[in-house]
Amino acid sequence: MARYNAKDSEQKWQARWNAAQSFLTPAVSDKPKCYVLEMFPYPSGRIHMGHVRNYTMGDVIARFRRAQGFNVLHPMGWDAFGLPAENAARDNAAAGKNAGINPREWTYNNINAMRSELQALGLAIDWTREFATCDASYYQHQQKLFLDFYQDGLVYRSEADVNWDPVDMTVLANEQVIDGRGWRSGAVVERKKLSQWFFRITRWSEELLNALDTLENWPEKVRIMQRNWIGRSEGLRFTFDLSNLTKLEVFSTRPDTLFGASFVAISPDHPLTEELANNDAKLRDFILECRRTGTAEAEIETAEKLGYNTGLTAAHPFDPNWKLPVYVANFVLMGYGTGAIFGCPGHDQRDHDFASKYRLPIIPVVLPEGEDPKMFSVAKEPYIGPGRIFKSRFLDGMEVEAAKAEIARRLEAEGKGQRTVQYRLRDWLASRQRAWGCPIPMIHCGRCGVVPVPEGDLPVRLPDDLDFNVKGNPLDAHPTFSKVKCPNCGGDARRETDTLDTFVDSSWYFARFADPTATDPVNREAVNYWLPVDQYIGGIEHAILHLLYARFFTRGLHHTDWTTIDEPFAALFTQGMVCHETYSVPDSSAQGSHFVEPIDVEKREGKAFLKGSDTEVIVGHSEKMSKSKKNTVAPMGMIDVYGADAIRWFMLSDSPPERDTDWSEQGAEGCWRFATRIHRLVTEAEGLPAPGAKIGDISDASLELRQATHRAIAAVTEDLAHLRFNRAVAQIYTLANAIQQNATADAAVRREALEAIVLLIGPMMPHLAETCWEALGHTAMVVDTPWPGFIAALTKSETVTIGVQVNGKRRAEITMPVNAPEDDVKAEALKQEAVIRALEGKTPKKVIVVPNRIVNIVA
RNA sequence: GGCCCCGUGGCGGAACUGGUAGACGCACCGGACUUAAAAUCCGUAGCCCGGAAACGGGCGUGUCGGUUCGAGUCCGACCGGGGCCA
Repeated sequence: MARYNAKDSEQKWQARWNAAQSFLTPAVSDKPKCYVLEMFPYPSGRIHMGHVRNYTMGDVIARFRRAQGFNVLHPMGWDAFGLPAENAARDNAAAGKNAGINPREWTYNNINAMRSELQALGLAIDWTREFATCDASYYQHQQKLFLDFYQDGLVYRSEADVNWDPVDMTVLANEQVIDGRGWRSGAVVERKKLSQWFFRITRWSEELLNALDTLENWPEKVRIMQRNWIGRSEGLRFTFDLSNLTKLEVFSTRPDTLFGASFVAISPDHPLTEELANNDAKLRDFILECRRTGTAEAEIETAEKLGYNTGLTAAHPFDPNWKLPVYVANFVLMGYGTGAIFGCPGHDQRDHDFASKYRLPIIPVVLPEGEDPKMFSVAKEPYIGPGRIFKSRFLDGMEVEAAKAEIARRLEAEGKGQRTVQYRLRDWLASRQRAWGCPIPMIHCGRCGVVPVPEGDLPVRLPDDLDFNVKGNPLDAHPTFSKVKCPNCGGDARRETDTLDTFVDSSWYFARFADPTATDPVNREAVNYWLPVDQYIGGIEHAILHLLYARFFTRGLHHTDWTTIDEPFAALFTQGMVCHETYSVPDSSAQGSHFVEPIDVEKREGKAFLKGSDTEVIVGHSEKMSKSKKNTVAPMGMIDVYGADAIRWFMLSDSPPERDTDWSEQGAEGCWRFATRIHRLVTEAEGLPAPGAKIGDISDASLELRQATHRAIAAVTEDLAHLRFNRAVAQIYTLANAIQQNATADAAVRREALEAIVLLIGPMMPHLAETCWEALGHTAMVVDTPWPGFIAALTKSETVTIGVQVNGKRRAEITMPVNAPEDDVKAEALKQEAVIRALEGKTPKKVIVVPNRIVNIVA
């Protein structure tokens, strides 16, 4: 028999599925629906192993659910706007190369290349639904949604602090600022106020937080991350009277520590700061110094605490004679609360740092249980935990929570304060000074102000003839794009040249897949049928932003009457990364070595060398595959060698899917061997009856194989339903071993086992399964064959092996009928030679029998 | 600093609600087939001690303690690794 030829087989079945339109999702169906979606890829040019892992998992679920009789939607598209395309165009322009390579061409070329790579994996995808977010036929609907959201007040324009790169003349995202410099230009980034477009995500802070509790099929980790990100805190706003006769409103989540206050601090961006700075050059310098640190919270937090004493004082709300100094402090954020705080160094880390530095009093006012009020000190460390309030007049003796309530009650009664709920979540700054993104459909008119583009004029198309050899946004430099008449007054006006953050594109693509041909943004009927996504799969790196934005956007769609649901993803699975060893060779460079690719490395005698040379290679830790570490392995090369099925199988084996996995060629080799082994088991089986043969009276060997078969079906079904691919793989290996060890079983039983194993591998190694299914004499394809059922009675055995312990140590094991009477089990256990030896003549005090599991003899 | 997750053979990992730790795979080793190799098949294998062997004994899931007849699993403290937030 010829060895399994993966290449021929994979091409053959891909063509057959294609011809039969096997994965086309019907518009209507009476089957239950199942929407399986993996996060769509950015078209970078080539697929990588991370894609293979992600899309294989989704494919297994899609094929499995399909076989189980679900109407499955499993689409694919492209997250196609974004910087890399623009950078490629810019690099080409700078190199004087082909100015014609624009982002569009670059992107669609990449899409074409990646589509055929994904297709080589044999994914069960309905390709008729494919779209790219840079298709005008997609982004025109996004523009319509933007206008709907604007109408609804979910979109607004406001001034914001941004990271401004003065060389590239563009706004940078926080993660694009490295050590205070633009990642591309290397210029020192400035904080600048610019008018920007925002989504009002904070309208639903509370809903987005509360609904997390309903997302039971999301990883707890992701829900916690979102909860922290939204950052709800309850606190009190109240006012201090200042020595300059004005009032200052502060926000605090710990008003119970008010009698431990030793200073008041305001943000460098606080209006009062600005006012004071008018007559204070030193303060102006201080503000500039503060602005040099970035806008990210983490940066501000880790930066050294700096303060500037304004000379003003604030009167304590409960003691007009108690004056607190007022500082401008770099760690107070204008965007949080009121931009002003009171500092209680005894019970807050930042306040403690600050007070220590500026030698302000540090007074404890919360006493932990069991501490002596006379001895308790917070001079070295603030105390954050629970306790009773002391040294605080009317609060003395209260628990923290009670004291918070009491302070709030008193200040509210005096009209000086108000309880408020505060969120860390900020509105979503969505405008980008970039050319390769969805144009924001707005017009600026000198007379009418901001005017939406009339719906009839959509889409606002990106021009093809952009010049990337300019600084800043090429849309600004374009000769005609921004020149437009005001839809309102007909006068000359300027088109908005900012484009939307690409996170907007991915915030509703899953809804568009329900009917990508819809003339509206979404087809309401289709979207209400298909959504929510039943299983969403992607990387943990999107745990916060993408998933939060998508949740917001879905609420927006509901609010603007496009859907009736609020949560887009009923179940979420976050898969781990694909890692690989790194290889480096010492050299005379500043780093002392350079990375080399796995393909240039060979291993002999337990060491690694550059291929075909005696140059030894240093083998480093396994790390996430990345171009910079040169530890990537190209999937297509591996598919060439081992076939798509073996690579898919490898991605599912061994490591639990949520954990990182290591790529190894030996592992892939093993998977390929297993593929050929299955093929051999099927094609070399002799004397099999025709398909559909009945199983009559059978021998013991046959019973053993039947049981193995039905146990495997039960276990794999259960494991796949819970995305435990690695366990399903192990079950299938076990069945393969059983088939091999019971080659003398009755032919009909062997057929049953072989058919089962072929159907079970169907979702994971679909091409091999088809080849084997055909070899077994079937005319229908596996993709059209229902998932196998199992006979529950055959998954159970008649006898069970029970361990026997003496004083908790295993001494023997006995084989008993299932559910044997306790006395029989006890008697059998006590008869064991090893048990008698271990008892050393002592009489058992107690014998614990756990049915079918264990006997423990206590002596 | 806070919150969360993880720690099991040479390696990836199994072990359902506390009940025979190490399934399954990778690598290694021994054997069969072969002129030979590849491929394939069969087999051993946590560690230590005793024994020629059959076998017997001890130790063992990061460390230390606790709960329990019984702990990889539950509780506490610590050590190490990772993630998120600061």
